[in-house]
Amino acid sequence: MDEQLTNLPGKPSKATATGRPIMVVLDILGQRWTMRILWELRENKLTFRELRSRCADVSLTVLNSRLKELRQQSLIEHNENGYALSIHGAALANHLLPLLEWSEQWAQAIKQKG
Amino acid sequence: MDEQLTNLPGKPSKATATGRPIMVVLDILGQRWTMRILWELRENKLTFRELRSRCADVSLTVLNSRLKELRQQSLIEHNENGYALSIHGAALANHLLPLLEWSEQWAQAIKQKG
DNA sequence: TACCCTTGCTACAACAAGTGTAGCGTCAAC
DNA sequence: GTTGACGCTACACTTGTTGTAGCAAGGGTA
Repeated sequence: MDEQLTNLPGKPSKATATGRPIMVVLDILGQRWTMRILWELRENKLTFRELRSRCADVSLTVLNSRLKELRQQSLIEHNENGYALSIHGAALANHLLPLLEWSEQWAQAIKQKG
Repeated sequence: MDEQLTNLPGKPSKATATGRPIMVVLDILGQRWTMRILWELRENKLTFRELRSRCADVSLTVLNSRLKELRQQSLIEHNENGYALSIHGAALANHLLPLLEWSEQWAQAIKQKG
C-alpha cells in the first residue's frame, strides 16, 4: 500500500505548480467530504463506521481514501479507539469553527431575499 | 437558464437531509475549486479570464458552473468590471484567511517529519 | 467448539463530475 | 474589416464517486 499520491505542501499538483502551502490546503479541503470529516472529528474520536454514519453514509471507498490521505498529511491519527484529529488537524478544525456562526447569518440573509 | 439546482441553506442535499447551514457550507466549499475561487476574489475584482488563469486554468465548464452557483448563493456578484465577492462572500473569505498562517506552520512541521 | 456481531477495509461495475478542445456572439480598438 | 478580449456553451474523453458485495480479524456468549 501507501502509494503516497497525496497532496502535500511543497508537492506540485493540478492546482499549484509550486506546492504553496495555502494552495495545497485549499486543494485538500476542496475535495468532497474532507472538510466534513474534519468537522465531525472536531469534538469526538470516532470509529470508521461511526464517522461514516455522521457523514451521511458517504461511500466506503471515498471515506477510506480520504482517511488515508489525511493520515499521510498528519491531520488525523488512528489508534485502538478509532480516528481522531492530530494536533495539526485540531488547529485546522478550529479555524473552521467560525464558519458555524457565519453560515447561520448567511442562511438568514438568504431567506429574507428569496 | 437558472435551473437553480444550487446548494442553499434549508435545502436538503446529499450531504444533509435537513439543510443545516453549516453542512450546506461545508458541502459548497467542498466542491473542487470553490474555495480557490473565493480565495482569488478575496482581494481583487477579476474578469472571467483573469480568474481562470489564477485558478490554474481550471476548465471553463467548471468555472462557469461554480460562478453560477456562487451567484445564486449570493456569495459573488458580476458587473461590468468582472466578478467580485458580495458582502457575504467577503465575510466568508475573511474566515478563510487564518488558513494562510496555519498552512505554513503545517508545511514546516511536515517537512521536519518527512 | 460454533455462532454472531463489530471492527477496518477492498473490488468492481454503474454513474456523476471534471477536463480540454473547439467554437459562438458581442463589443472596442485600430 | 480584422484583431483581440469579453463571457459563455457543446461535446467527447477521462477521472472521481457511489453502492453493492464481500473479506479477515477480534470479542462476546453459549
